Amino acid sequence: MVKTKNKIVFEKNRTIIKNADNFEPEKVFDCGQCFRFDRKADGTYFGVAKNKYIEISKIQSDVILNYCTENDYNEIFRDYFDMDFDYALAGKELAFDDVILQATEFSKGIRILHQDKWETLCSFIISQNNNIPRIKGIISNLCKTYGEPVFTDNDGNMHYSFPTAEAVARAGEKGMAELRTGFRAKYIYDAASKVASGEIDLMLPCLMAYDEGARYLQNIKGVGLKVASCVLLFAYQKYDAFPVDVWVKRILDKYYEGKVGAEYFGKYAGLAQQYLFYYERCKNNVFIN
DNA sequence: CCACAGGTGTGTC
DNA sequence: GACACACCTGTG
Repeated sequence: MVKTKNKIVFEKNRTIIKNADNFEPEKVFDCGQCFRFDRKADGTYFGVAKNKYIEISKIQSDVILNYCTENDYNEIFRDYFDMDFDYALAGKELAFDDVILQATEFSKGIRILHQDKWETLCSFIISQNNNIPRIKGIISNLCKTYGEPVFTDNDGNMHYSFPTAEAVARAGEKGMAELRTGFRAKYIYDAASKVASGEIDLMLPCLMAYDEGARYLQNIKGVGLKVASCVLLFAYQKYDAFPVDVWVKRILDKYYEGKVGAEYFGKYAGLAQQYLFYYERCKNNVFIN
């Protein structure tokens, strides 16, 4: 993949990505890949990623990363925001038909975040048979209760890291149930204890193809193909992972005669999934934040 | 009261 | 294997 070459300007506690025409914060955080960011009235998104608080906004064609030093950018956020992936080029390779063409155009500016593996696994276990406001609420409480404080903002609000697998394992199934996670409590605990003990090694899927990685993650209770696919796409950057949720299933039935998305869209199926998901939800007026 | 929400485990055929 | 069906909980 050809590397993108946006000009990057570093200031004291701020990084500016110039002419970021394939980076729309609103789309990045509203396309459902991430549950840890919220939107301010002025359109700025804020939250904690990789134990660092950050604010993201777009002013004209530039993306502003507030509280992000040059070192933070190079060590964390360049990778987190997938800055070395050429979305314009990948989009061209997805032009299989009118529907995906339209969805790609509509969704321009979505990027696949490179999120923490454990956080993504835990978050998408919580997401099952659940709605987004409630998922975000549970995760927020999880971080507040079992994470570490990392930053106090100008309004005096504390922001917390995502708790480690060890911390969640210590909290136990009971601790998870107290967060009102319902039947997911035993799944979260199973994931945490297997990751904390090393029974599941979250580094292993890095070296595996998508389908092998998916089988591996499904050794965790409460992890099926959908959750495994989300984790592989959003935390391992397996762009060929194609998570099929109710929305995507509807789209496949409606426009693609029930085709298998992963086969049809190929190596960038995951991008196609995000574009179609975002496109269809916006058309149906489902707003996330 | 009932349906629904970014699914998965279990039981049945 | 391909189906139903239950499942915690909050919200409309």
